[in-house]
Amino acid sequence: MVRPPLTPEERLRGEQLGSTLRQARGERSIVEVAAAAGMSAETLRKIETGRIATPAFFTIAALADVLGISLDHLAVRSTPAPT
Amino acid sequence: MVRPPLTPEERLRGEQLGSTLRQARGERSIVEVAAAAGMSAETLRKIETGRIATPAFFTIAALADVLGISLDHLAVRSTPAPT
DNA sequence: AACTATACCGGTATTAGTATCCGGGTATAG
DNA sequence: CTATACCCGGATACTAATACCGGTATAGTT
Repeated sequence: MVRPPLTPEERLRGEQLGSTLRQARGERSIVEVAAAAGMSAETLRKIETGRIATPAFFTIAALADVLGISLDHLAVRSTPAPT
Repeated sequence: MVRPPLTPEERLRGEQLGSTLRQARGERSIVEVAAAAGMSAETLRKIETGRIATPAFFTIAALADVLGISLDHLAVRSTPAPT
């Protein structure tokens, strides 16, 4: 194994992240937010549903900027099991 | 083209990010910080040198946690186009 | 000189992120 | 009934992220 597959914990973490992002989107449509963040609507949907479990840093940074939320806040909210 | 290659701007952004991370690492060794962040030393080195231009969000989050820096700070510092 | 620790680089292997295309479902307006 | 606008999911294509390996270089120690 050179690059190990994503663990169930990592997938859970991705779902948490997506859930928080969807909540932050609120009333706005996926297409609008995706366009504002410079990404395709399909990609944003996959991130929100957790099907993209480990998205790129700058992708999340652009989303956080559009949604007006903090990256640190996002990271904390996505950390599942501290101990 | 399904997934377009990284643009020169994206590569520059990655170099900025890596430079900031390296500066934050200070005296500590790559292997130590990489181990603390739960990643391989090779990956951390590539991130710091900019050869990994768009690292995963949680990878950077773990690094920022170990280094004691803010993700928002990192994102701002890596945004090149001020105008 | 030999050893150790650190960092850089190139290659290889595997999985994952991202984009485009396709069809389906629901709801609302006309 | 049609048209529009969302959201959802799968399939495909291509590139990138990550890990492991071996080689190289430099500096410090004994």
